[in-house]
Amino acid sequence: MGSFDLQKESLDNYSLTGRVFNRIREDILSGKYKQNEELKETAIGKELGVSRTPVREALRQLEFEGLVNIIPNKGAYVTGITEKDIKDIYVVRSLLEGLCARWAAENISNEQLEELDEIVHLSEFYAKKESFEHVVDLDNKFHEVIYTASKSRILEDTLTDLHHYVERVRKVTLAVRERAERSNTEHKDILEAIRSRDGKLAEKLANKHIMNTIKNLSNQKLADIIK
Amino acid sequence: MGSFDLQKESLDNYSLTGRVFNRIREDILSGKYKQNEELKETAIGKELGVSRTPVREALRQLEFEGLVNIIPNKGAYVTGITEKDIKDIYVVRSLLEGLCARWAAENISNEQLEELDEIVHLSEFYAKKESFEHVVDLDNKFHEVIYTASKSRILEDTLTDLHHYVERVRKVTLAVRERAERSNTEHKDILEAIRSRDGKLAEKLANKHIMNTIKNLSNQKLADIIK
DNA sequence: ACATGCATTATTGTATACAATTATACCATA
DNA sequence: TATGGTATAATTGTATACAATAATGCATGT
Repeated sequence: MGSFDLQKESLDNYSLTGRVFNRIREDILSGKYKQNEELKETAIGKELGVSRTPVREALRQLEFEGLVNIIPNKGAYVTGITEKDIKDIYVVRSLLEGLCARWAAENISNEQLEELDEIVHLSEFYAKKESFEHVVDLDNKFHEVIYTASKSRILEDTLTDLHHYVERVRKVTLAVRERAERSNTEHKDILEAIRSRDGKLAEKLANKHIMNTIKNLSNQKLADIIK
Repeated sequence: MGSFDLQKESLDNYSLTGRVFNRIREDILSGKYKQNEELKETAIGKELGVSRTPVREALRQLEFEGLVNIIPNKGAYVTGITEKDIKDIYVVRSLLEGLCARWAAENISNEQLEELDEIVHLSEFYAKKESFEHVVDLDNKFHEVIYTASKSRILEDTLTDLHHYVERVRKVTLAVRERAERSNTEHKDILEAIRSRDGKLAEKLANKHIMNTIKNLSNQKLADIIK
């Protein structure tokens, strides 16, 4: 317990609950906690050097993120994601990212366009260097900027949720150089459609972009991610 | 927004936190708490006869539902729903209810088809009697059955969230006899498309059905709901 | 009158204590 | 051995105590 004292970790998230939330979330997504594993408040609290209160609050929030399943008076369990769940998420995301790109084309600011430019260029660079953590990070950023640019809180929130949910998957899909580069080309196309304010095209391209991601993923790899 | 409310049951009746959650949620949706109003833990706890703990947990969860905005060390504030939010939700729902109807056409069981039959007939009856609480209730049920019939947990959870979000709106839209009857006709059409396993048609009809609801709503009424 | 600093108060953040519930282990009995 | 029951322990649920932070009010100086 002494080795990982949360109080001394990065101070970017100020409240303990927030830090505990991020930590548990990471541990689920990274696979440290397996599917259906029970998350006990005292154990986690002890490990992180905090009391049960922030752990409880974090678990309640994770339930709403869908990563944890709480059974009253029994416990909190890591929610399983099935292969079908992942495929469904990609179909839903495909529709919504399309809508989002369309709205972004209508509402994006010049600063945001520049931001996207930078992301795309950086991503190209890192993909060539096969520095895939950076690529994943930039992929996240690309989509997040578009979410914001859509100027729709509702759509942004919904998409952010779904996006988080498949973080595990994206780490794997983008860790192949060809896919990383292909993905970046698609990003570029979407960006250009948005820049030229062509909402319909942006929507179509975003639709395809998301579906390509999942198509690219073999069933074998999918199964590996799940279990 | 807290997306996948996997264990709605856990929030319903069993725990104090769940009841407090529902209560505050109701009070926000009913307009008892106004936009940007501060929700103080002690005050609410005193009013409901519970300690701060369940109130805190409920507020944290409401933040994930998007109804409350928590500023660390400051307080919890009611996040208003804007007119634009509502319109956006209907656009998003239109897309997703369409997808849902399509999947339902592929996966629905005979029992569920019968259930929908019953709902539609009952709803016709109550609309004529102008018993609009029943109509709203049956409208909810109709959509929920289709959500379940889609056999997609992801889609069901996402839609359920959005559905909850506009509860206020649906109460008003369906309280006009013509709209209630028209809505029911549309339900019937969707049901028949699903029954005949015509996914494409079901999708198109569901798309239109949702958009009709919002089109039918005057800006004046919308503004009234918000404030 | 206005701004500033300090003490006071209110409110949230975290830890702990106690109650309720559920899981476990052990013994008695057939 | 298998079954059932009861005591015990483990775990969650709720309340409360204490700490940290933010808001308020008042006195003071300019």
